[in-house]
Amino acid sequence: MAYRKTPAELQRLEATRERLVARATEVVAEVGWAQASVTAVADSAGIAAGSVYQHFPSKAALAAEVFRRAAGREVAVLDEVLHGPGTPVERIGRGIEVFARRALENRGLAYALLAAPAEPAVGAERLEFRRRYRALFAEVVREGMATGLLPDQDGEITAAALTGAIGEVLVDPLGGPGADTADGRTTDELLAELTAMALRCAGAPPA
Amino acid sequence: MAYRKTPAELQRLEATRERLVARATEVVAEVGWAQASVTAVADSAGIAAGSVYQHFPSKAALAAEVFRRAAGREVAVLDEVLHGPGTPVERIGRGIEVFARRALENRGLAYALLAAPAEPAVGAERLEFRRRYRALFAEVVREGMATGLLPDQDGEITAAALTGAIGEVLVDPLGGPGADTADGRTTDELLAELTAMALRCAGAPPA
DNA sequence: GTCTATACCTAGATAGAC
DNA sequence: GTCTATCTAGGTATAGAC
Repeated sequence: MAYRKTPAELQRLEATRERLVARATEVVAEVGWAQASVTAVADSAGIAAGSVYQHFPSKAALAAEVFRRAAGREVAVLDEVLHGPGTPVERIGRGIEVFARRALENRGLAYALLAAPAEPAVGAERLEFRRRYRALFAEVVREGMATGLLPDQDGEITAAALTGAIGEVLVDPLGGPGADTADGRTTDELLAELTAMALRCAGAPPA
Repeated sequence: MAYRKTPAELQRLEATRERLVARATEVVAEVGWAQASVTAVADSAGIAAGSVYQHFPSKAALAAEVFRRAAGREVAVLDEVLHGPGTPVERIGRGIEVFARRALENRGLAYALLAAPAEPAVGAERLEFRRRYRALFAEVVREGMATGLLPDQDGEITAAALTGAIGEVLVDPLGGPGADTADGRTTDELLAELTAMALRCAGAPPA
């Protein structure tokens, strides 16, 4: 009996866990949290339902991990764009566009992260990540006020409005069929309107 | 055997049904959809769990009715304000303020209507009512554009942003304890910032 | 029409063989 | 470590007495 697991063992264990998270993410993106039962997820990952509990203490823990991973990627992307080059106003516009475009490219996952009914553990994570989105936007809004590009305002409120607006605008297209947005509008037109609205919302003068 | 129920019988039956809906609404506002089991709701209404099925064919049907009643009241109030006196810009401001104030006055219910995890039947109703809110705001935004008070824009997008923004701004205060908003801010200050943001969002020139 | 009691189902979690 | 089989809890819905 070895006192500790061999590196190969650890690696295989870790690989299984990673595959489990990855496949669970796909299942959630496809059928939503409610339908993503332990059995369905385990089947998708090619292991037995019981084996899930070798990697996570509960379904809620797995769900929370799935959410954190996926949402974390979006926060990282948004963070990079909002801290990139350009004026605060330009960065806000690009941040909205990148965020929305990514959501439209992976609608199922975006809907799961933004709006889909979920168990309390996931709901708590969602609130936390919405706070992070808000904090990122709020920072840039305040930067814009400091440099005189944006009028005086409550950065937190504006940031909340931006994240809420993105979510609301996207949810309908997200919920709809597969093709383009609800009506005949193209994705690019939708994004253009969305960024224009966001800049108005922050009080940036029209282009 | 009577061929039809007497008026008194009908009235008592209707009264029980109404009480059931009313108490179910309270339960949902207090503990959320997930915890509002048939048993809990029936207990609150003072009837047995099985008797619920004399009034509604399923739990989902009862939940949908609860949602429709409550959300319908909010739509009616918003509709009245948005079609009331004043310029389109003034009406948008008042609409936001009334909507938000009512939500803050009945936080539990507002959270249930706007954001709380819910079964699919309720989720569908929620989407439908969000569309109605949007349609109301969109109409006034277009009116504002027609009268030259608001710049050219996609009314639907702006309306979606307004409803999303309200929801996002309110959810945090709604989720929190009971007192005032998250930080030391008073309700009135929050409402003032919210309406200011909404008017910027629609492109109304600053006061 | 309402109650009590219960059937039944779903889904999370566990036990023990391999 | 993973599987199969099973246990259990919670909750919807139904049956039959009153």
